[in-house]
Amino acid sequence: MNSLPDAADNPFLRKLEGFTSLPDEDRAALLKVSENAQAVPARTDLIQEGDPPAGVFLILEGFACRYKLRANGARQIMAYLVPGDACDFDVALLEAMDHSISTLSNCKVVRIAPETIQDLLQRPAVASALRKSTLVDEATLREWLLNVGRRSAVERLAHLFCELHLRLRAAGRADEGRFELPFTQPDLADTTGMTSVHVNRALRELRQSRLIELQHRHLMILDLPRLQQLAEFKPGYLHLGEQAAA
Amino acid sequence: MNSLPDAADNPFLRKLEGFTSLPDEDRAALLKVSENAQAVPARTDLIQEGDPPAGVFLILEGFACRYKLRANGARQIMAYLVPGDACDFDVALLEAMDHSISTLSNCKVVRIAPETIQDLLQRPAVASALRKSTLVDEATLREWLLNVGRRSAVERLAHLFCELHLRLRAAGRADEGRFELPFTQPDLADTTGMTSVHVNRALRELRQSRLIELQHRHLMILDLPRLQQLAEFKPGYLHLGEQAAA
DNA sequence: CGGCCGCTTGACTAGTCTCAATCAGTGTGG
DNA sequence: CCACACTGATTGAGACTAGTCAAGCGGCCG
Repeated sequence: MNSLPDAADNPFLRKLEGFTSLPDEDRAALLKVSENAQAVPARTDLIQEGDPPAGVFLILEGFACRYKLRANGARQIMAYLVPGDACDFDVALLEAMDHSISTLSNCKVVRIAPETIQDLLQRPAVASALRKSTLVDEATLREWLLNVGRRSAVERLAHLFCELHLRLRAAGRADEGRFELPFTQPDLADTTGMTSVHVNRALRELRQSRLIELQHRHLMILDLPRLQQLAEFKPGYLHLGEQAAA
Repeated sequence: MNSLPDAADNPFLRKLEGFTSLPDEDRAALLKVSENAQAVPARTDLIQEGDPPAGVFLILEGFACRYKLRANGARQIMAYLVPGDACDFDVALLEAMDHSISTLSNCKVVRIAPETIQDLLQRPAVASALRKSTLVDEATLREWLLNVGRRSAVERLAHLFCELHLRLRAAGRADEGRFELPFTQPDLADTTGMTSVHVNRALRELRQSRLIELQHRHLMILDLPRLQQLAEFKPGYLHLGEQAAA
């Protein structure tokens, strides 16, 4: 399918090609970007609220998140960054980060330098795909707000798992409804606006309903149709196009 | 300050100039866009989830919102559009809307045609301001998620009012802590992930604490410092720069 | 080996929702 | 112009979801 080596394994390229077909030279440029990957251990801040933006972070392996802390220590996770995801390419327009970004698991991360960002944005196909990606990030944020605001505890987790399933499958990181899920229950709680105790009970309910299995940091969806129905999951907001079928 | 007539009254121009200074011809182009405003009555959908994007909607007067409905009729409002706000200029990249947009009050709305969008995006200063605006929209969405996920009922409303106060002041629609707030309590409930009954009780608490007054569809903030402290409101995410002071 | 963190469960509490009733305001049709 | 209907605001009572506190257990790291 791809004329360049490694292309099939590069989640960033894979993601952008899901939005727009790219000329070979754009593909090459994107692959080149991924060369300087660095290993970052779990639970490490890549950048903190208040810092000036430091280029763009691109996740090649592992899970990261955007989050904010309250003065009382409460944390809200506002987005997951899975392989292929990056922060917005326009962040440099702002003077200070309004949230922090942290790894949740061990990651391979690229920090894209401002010059490289400019180069990529001058490629029309890449720029278009990145703008589309921004729209999807925003749509996902809206869906999370609906999730926390208007769904019950069990529904929230079910919806989150449905979303992760699709996103990770699109990134080539899931098969047959099974994927790595290295989040702790406190992580899930801070994502869904609950306490870890209540996450634990809601997970038990999902397990006992034979909808999922969760062990050894891996999630297995046992009955996807029923899980989607429970969560009222409609994948349109991810704008994955025909990928969403299957 | 402005060399063009009406410029001070045009909230869209005012908003973009808050982000970036614009050459006169860009200002003229933006003012021209605002000429075709249409009156839209309250509670009218401008576009619905599933529809193909129909240009860009720009609000010149009144309040609109983005929202989604669940099958059981529950509604979650994901953003307010106040005078000067528009939907993302890149929406046309997507095939279908993933949410609906509706007026909350009587509005003056412009629907910007695709050709005009292209013209505006080719002006570097305007394009830059619009990208910054998109970043702020996303940051606001994240703050709302924190609000619903990790703040109590009273804190949520207090935070919402602090945000609206700044946004409306930046749009020239608030003075001395007083501004029009034509939302019903069910509207506020669907914004903050509560029921209208509970909104009512939380509002009473804010009133009894002498923090706000809310009557005749107008909100008066009686003690802004205390309200901000209660809400733990930090305006950085709105990226209003020096405007945020005062 | 010790300590910390995460997972799990139970008992109790608190915040929020549901149901219900009343009242006010607004718009409509006769 | 008035009667009626509908929606929103307000309040109370009771139910239920989710949070808090606490304890025991197991795994991982220094």
